[in-house]
Amino acid sequence: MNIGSAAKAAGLPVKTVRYYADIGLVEAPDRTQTGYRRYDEAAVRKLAFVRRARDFGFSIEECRELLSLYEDKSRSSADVRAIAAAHLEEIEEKQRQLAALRDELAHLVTACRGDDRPDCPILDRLG
Amino acid sequence: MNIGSAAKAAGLPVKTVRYYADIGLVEAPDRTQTGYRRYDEAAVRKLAFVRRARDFGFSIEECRELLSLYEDKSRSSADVRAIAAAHLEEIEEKQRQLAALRDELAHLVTACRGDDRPDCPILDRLG
DNA sequence: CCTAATCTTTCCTGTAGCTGGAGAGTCAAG
DNA sequence: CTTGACTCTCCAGCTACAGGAAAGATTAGG
Repeated sequence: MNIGSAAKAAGLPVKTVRYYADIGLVEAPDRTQTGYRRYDEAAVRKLAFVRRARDFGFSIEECRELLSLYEDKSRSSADVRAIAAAHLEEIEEKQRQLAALRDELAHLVTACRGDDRPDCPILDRLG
Repeated sequence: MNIGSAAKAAGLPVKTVRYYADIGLVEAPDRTQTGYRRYDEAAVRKLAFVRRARDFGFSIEECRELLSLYEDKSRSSADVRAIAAAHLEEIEEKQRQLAALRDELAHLVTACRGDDRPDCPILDRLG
């Protein structure tokens, strides 16, 4: 399997697959005589795993940890849960901040008449 | 006023103030004979304006627009409102995505026993 | 007046996670 | 044999700065 097919199978851009190899996240098993990266089923599974983890907002480093746990058959589910729970905390913190932000901004947008005149509570608040 | 005092007055790191000058967002009025940037009251007000707009999550480019409206006494509040409303939309979209993400992840964390055994719904879902 | 500490300057590098492009080589089909 | 699709490496750029080096400027203390 060349990189193009592997990328398509994993649902990732070719560039990204190459990037993951560069940073040592998911490396292709070997190369052809002419230097083409070959990917096997196992590598494609890892790529897809990473893609889904990234969709969940896990960082590359978190993906690296999850991947090693994914590979390690003697892992404990507690390790995985700890990573996921920490990540969940981050998400919830970001949610709180975003909510506060939204409320204040929404308030300003509502207060602004949005007409031809220069009076604007939004700018007043910022200035 | 040297850059240090201006930065402190505006509540920004010196590095950031210099960066804003580099990208032409808020430039210092002039330089001393020895090359020190001088900041006056007006420049400091602009810096503080940008800081607050950044706190609201406006991008640098949005800040640039807001700043020119802030400076423009013949502006219409509709222009400002349009930028803010667009930004509000972005924030709300991000909120929706984050909420969906959180729910799914929270579900997985709840489903995971988190014990010594390798069975883990989180990895099952990702793999 | 000298010195040490603090401030400021420019320039270069790095961050996260890729994305785009140039230029060159490879492969499969017709 | 040619054409088009694929792949390679390397380099640059994106956001919004932060860190640090080396050198000059300024200020306070003695």
